[in-house]
Amino acid sequence: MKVITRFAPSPTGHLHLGGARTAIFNWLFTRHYQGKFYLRIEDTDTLRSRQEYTDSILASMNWLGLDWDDEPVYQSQRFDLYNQYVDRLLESGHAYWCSCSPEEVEKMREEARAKGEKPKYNGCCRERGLRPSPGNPEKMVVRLRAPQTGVTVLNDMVKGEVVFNNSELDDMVLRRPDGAPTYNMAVVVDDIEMGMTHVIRGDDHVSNTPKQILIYQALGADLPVFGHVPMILGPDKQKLSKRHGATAVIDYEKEGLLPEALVNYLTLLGWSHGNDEFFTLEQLVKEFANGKLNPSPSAFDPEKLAWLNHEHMKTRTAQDLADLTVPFIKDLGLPVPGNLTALVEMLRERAPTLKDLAAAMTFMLVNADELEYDPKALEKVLSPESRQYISALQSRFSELSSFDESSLHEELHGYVEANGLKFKQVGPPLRVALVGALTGPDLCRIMSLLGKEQTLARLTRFQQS
RNA sequence: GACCCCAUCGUCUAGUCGGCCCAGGACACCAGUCUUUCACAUUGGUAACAGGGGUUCAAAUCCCCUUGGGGUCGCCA
Repeated sequence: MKVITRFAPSPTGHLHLGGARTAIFNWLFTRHYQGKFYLRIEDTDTLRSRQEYTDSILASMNWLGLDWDDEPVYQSQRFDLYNQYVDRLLESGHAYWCSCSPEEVEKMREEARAKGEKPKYNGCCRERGLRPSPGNPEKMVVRLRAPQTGVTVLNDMVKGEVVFNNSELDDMVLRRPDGAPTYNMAVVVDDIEMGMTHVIRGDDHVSNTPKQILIYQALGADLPVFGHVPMILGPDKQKLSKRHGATAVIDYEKEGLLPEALVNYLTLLGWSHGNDEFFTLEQLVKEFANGKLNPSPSAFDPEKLAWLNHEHMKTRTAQDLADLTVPFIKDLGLPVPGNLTALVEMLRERAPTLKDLAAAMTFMLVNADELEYDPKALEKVLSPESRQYISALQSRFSELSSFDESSLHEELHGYVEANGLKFKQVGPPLRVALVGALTGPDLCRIMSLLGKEQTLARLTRFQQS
C-alpha cells in the first residue's frame, strides 16, 4: 500500500503528549508500509509561532526516535502557493469576496445563538459579486461558497462513518484581508501538494474535517483517508493540562524516561495488539497494522508509564544505563564515580527511571560526613550496644587485606556467630551507618563498592553519633 | 445552546462480525513465599460489561432511549 503521511505541529509550544502520540501513530503506520513521513510546521500564526518551539519539537522527535523524510515544510513560506489555490476557487466560482467586518459577523453569530441555532456567518455577500477595488482592497476576505443542503460524509479509519449536515457548516473564510490563508485552506492545499494518502490526527480535528472535505471537493481533488485518534485525558479523566504535571515530551526526558518506553506507552493509549504490552520500536513498526485502534479517549497513567519504563530499562546493559545516568548524577551535584557500572548493577532493580537511579545512588556518592541519616532510623538503632558492635566490626574490617564481597561476608557473619549475636542486632545499625536508612541493597556489596577507606569512615561516624 | 464522538475492573485493555465470558491480561492495591532490611522475583486475591427498554433460543457483543464524559462551534492552529 502506498502511504504518505505527515505530522503537522504548530510551533506555539513544546511537543506535548497528545501531539507526540499522533506523531507516533503516523510514523508507525508509515514505517510499517515503508512510505514517506513528512514534517510540516504550521506557523501561519506569526504572532504565536516561535523558532525555539520548532527547534524543541524537532529535538523531541529526534529523542523519541521518530525520523522524517526530506526537510520540514514551513507553511509561512508558502503563502503564494495557497493564494494560487484560492484564486482558482475564485475563478471557478467556488469562492467569493466578502466585505463583512469581524464585528458584523459576530453579530450574525449572536443572532443565530439567540434563536438556538448553530452560530455562523449568514452568507450575505454570497451573491453580491464583490471584487477587490482600489478603494478598499485590504478590507475583504475570501469565503468558500459551501453547499447549504445535503450531507458531507467522513469515512474515518478509527471512527467509521461520520455524517455531517451541510446546513451546520457556513461559508468559511479561506483568505484573510492581509492575504494570509486560514488554517483549513493551508492544510488542504499542503495535503494535496504533498500527496498525502492518509491524514492521522487528533480527535479535536473531526469537526474541521467536513470543512476540509468541502475544500477538496471545490478544488476537485481526491480525498486522503482520514483517521482521528482519541484524545489523551489526565488521570482524572479531564482534559490533559498543566495541572496534571508534566505534559511535554521534554519533561519526560528530564524525568529520566527512556524514549522507547514513552513511545511504547503512548502507543498503548488507543492501540492494542491482543494482550501484548511490551514492544520495542521495531516490534511496534512490525505489528502496528495488525493491531486495533480504539475509538474511546483514554486516561494517562504515570504509574503504568513508570512500570513500562522499568521494563525497558531491564533490557539495557548496565554500561548503557551508566552512560545514560551520568547527566542525572551531575544534576544532583554529585561526582561521577569510576565504578558507576557496578553501582548501576546494584541499584537498577529499585529505580524505575534514570533519575530515580541517580537518586538511589546518592548515599554511595557522598562522603561519610555528608551522609544523611534518617532520624527515625537512627533513633531505632542507636544504643551503647550497637555502637560497640560497629566498633568491633570496624576493627575486624580494618584488618582485611582484601575488601571484596565474600571476605566481608565471612567477616561479618563470623563476628555475629563468634559473639552469639543475632544478625538483626548487628545488621540494622550497620545499615544505618552505611546507608543512613534501614533499607537498601546487600550490606557486603555496599561495603565492597564503597571501599575500605569510605566504609571505615562511615563506621567511625556512626559511633560518634 | 447546537453539532459530533465515546462508554468492560480505580486505570490501560482482551473480548476473531451474539453462544466456549457468572468476562481474560497488565498497572495500581492487598496477602503469602523468597530475603540480613528494602527492592526484585514469584504465587494468590479484591475489583468491571453505566442504567433502562427492545431484537434473539441466546447479548458485554445488534438497535433505541436515558445518563455520564469528551471534542468542536474564530479573519487560532
